Parts: sequence; structure tokens; C-alpha cells
Amino acid sequence: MAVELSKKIEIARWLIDPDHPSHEATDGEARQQISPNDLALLEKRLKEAGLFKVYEEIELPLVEILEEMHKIGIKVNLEYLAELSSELEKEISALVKKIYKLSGKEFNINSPKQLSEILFKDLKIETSGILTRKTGAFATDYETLLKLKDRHPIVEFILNYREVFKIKSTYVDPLRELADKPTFAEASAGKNGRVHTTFVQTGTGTGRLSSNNPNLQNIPILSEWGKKVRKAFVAETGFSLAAFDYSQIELRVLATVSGDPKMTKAFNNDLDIHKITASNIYNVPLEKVTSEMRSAAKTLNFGVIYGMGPDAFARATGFNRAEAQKFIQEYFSDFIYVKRWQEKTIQKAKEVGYVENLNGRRRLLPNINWPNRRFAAEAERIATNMPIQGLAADIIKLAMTCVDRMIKKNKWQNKVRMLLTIHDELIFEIKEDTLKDSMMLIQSEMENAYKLAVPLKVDKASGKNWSEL
DNA sequence: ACAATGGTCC
DNA sequence: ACTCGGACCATTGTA
Repeated sequence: MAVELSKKIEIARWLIDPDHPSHEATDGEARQQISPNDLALLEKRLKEAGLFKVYEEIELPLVEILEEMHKIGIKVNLEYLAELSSELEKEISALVKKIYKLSGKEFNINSPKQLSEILFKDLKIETSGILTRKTGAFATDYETLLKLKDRHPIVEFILNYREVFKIKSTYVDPLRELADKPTFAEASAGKNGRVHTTFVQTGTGTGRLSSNNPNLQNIPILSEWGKKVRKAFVAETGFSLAAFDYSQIELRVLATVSGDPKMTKAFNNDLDIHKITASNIYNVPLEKVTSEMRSAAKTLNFGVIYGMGPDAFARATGFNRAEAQKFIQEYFSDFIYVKRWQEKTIQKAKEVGYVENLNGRRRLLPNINWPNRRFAAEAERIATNMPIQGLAADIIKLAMTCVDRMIKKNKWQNKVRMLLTIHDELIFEIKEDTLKDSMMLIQSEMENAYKLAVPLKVDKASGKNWSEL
């Protein structure tokens, strides 16, 4: 089955300028109908920009795979979700009562404005060190409330309320609402309690996919309530769910693009990268690395990918600014190739006005040369992040195509179903009798989907529901 | 409708 | 005062 012309055009436009909103199809609005001739023009531009391989070998093969994933959907346990919803409802009303009692009046807890009034005016909680918002109200976000925990007993209940309300309103209830409601009619396969997310292929600046209606790429995992949400995603009778995630794919990409010998060596020896980093920046032998040291190193590793500055690193770790600065300096003296690669990448971006990853996927950076340092710095962070995030995205997209091909080669279409892609992770629904064999092959396809300077490592797990993965 | 605030994920 | 990349979505409150 061939890819729709309009889809090709959408993808082509997006590849040329991924941040430009115009590639998305709009309905009623006065939007020029694009003639078939324009695709030829767009494809010519793709070739000129070195984007044609990404277009043809990564994006186009993915179109039908994503359509299939949308049609199949993932099964949710609706009875369980209904119970969970009423359990949450009870929890919410209990918390509401306590909060009203402690505040002495009824108000809308969901309103940051009203909440701020209650906390800092009515209850007269000390405001020292509390940020104020644009609107003038004091902040009431999680970080802030944590600071207030010792100042008033109500805070604990607010925190609990926030969590429970979030779970119910953002996940549990929408999932119930969206079950059996695919976006396209032809995807409907009757009432079987499946949720049909849409993976948007042209929705990000870096090349990643996004997911909406519902977004299944941000289902909770950390909290206990979050795990209960994950339990709602189940395999059909006779099937299991199986998850495969790339281990440290972005840092492996960073090791590759920077050519950093220390980082490369760490991955080639399959060592714990955060521990290695900690050992380097703290100048202690591996055996002397504590969990706190590893944790700080982990933050720093991610920070480097995101272009994090000293302030953000300090805030994330609790170090003061000077200490944070010292650690960052130490990091770059240890991983000097990483520093050099970042500088080179920014330099190049300033010259040509865009960045590109190893496959030629690009992102335009119109403000990287702006005099406004705020904007320029933001563009610089994007410049050093996109080649990493964007290559990781390419890899998983290629892996999806490889796995799809493998499934067809084995005639497993009815036994192995690709359901979800969550940036560095793929989730399948697999018939029991094929579980073991197919899991080995999927893992292998993913690990061999792309050649980096270091191995790609994929961890796998299976279970009857998502929380077991 | 849209901005502001807040929260969940990788 | 503020510098952490990429997404989606719920709710409130104002226009």
C-alpha cells in the first residue's frame, strides 16, 4: 500500500522545517490545496538539503506501521478503571474535606490563585524564599509546597490531593472515555476495550514521534497511584505484553557523535556510565563511588544532553552555584571531546543557521545569532541537543521498520503486534506460544538497527499488564 | 479562544 | 531575574 500524497507532502515539509506549523493539515481554513506537482518540488528540495534518505528510508516506511498501531490499539481493563476511578473519587472527597477543615473555608483547590490566597493570606504561612508568579500570586507548585511542608499541616494534604486529582482527571477518566474510540472509523474492530492513540509523525522539532488522544507516552510510572494506572493496560487473552527499551541510547549517541574516548570505552566495556562519570568528576576509584555521587553524575550526564547550565544543575542537585560550576568544569575536563563537540556544533550552527544529526535530519535555528543572549543561549542548547535526541529518534524509527519486516518475514502478523513507541522503548502484544522466540528476535532487531561507535543495548521484559514491565 | 499554572513522561 | 532538551493535557480565569 502506497503512502498518501498528502502525507508525503506533510512529511517533506516537516523535514525541511520541523518547527514550522504549516506542514500540519488544517481543515476549514483557507489553505492552498497542494497540487501533485508540489511533491516533486519538495522532493527536489529534500535532495538538495541532504534529507532525502531520512525521508525515504526512515519516515516513509513508518507511515503504514503507525497506521497499523493506531488501528490495533492497546487493551485496557475498563472494569478495573471504573473501580480505580471511584477509589480515586473517594480519596479526593476525603482530602477535600480535610483541606477545607484546615483552611477554615471552602475554595477551589484546583485554582493556584485561590490556593495561594488560602496558604499565604488566610493561614499566614511564611513566604520567605517563595517564588512569585507573573500574576503576582505566590507559586504553589510541587517544589514550593515541599518547602512549605514543615510550615503547615495542610500542605501534606494539598500534595496528596494534587497527585490523586491529576491521576483521575488526566489518566483514568480520559482512558475510560477514549476506549473503543479510534480516530478513524475503519480502525474500529468492535467494542473490545482498546485505546487507539495517534502517533504524530510530524509533531516535534527533533524527529521524535508524539502521541495524543490519548497521550500514551506520559503514562505515570513513579508513584504508587501511577503504577495502578499502568496496571490498567493489559494483554488480550492468550497474549502477553512485552517491553523493549534502549539502555542509555542518548548517551551512547553522545559518545558516538563526540568521539569521546572515555565515554566510548565505558560503553564498549558495558560499564555503568553514571558510575564511571562519578568516578571521574569526584576523582575517586570506582569502588569509592557512593549512590549520592552516582546520582549527581547522572543528573550531570542528562544535563549535558539538555545543555544544562550551572544554575539548573545546582537546583537539581542541591549544590550551590560555585560547587555546581566546579563539577561541570570537572566534567568537561574529563570528557573533553564532548566539550569540543558542543563548541564545534554551536559554531557550525551559527555559520549555517541550522543543526543536523548524523543522518542529515535538520532543525533550523533562526535566532542563534540574535543579540538577545537569552534567545541565543536557548538556540545553542537546542543546537547541542537535537543531534543527540534526533539520532536516537532515527534509531528507534529504523528499529520499528526492522522489527515490522521481521514480523512479516516470520508470518507473525497475528501473533506479534507492535503497540506503542515511547521514545527509547517499544511495547508489543505477543501470543504466548511465540513470546520467547519473538522477544529474542525483536531485541536483536533493535540492537542491530543502527551502527554506532558503541553497542546498542536493549533490555526486555514481559507480563500480563504494563505495570509488570 | 487563549494565557497562565501545574504536572506526567522520555 | 533567569538558562534543562522534547512532548500532551487538565483546570482556572480572563477576554
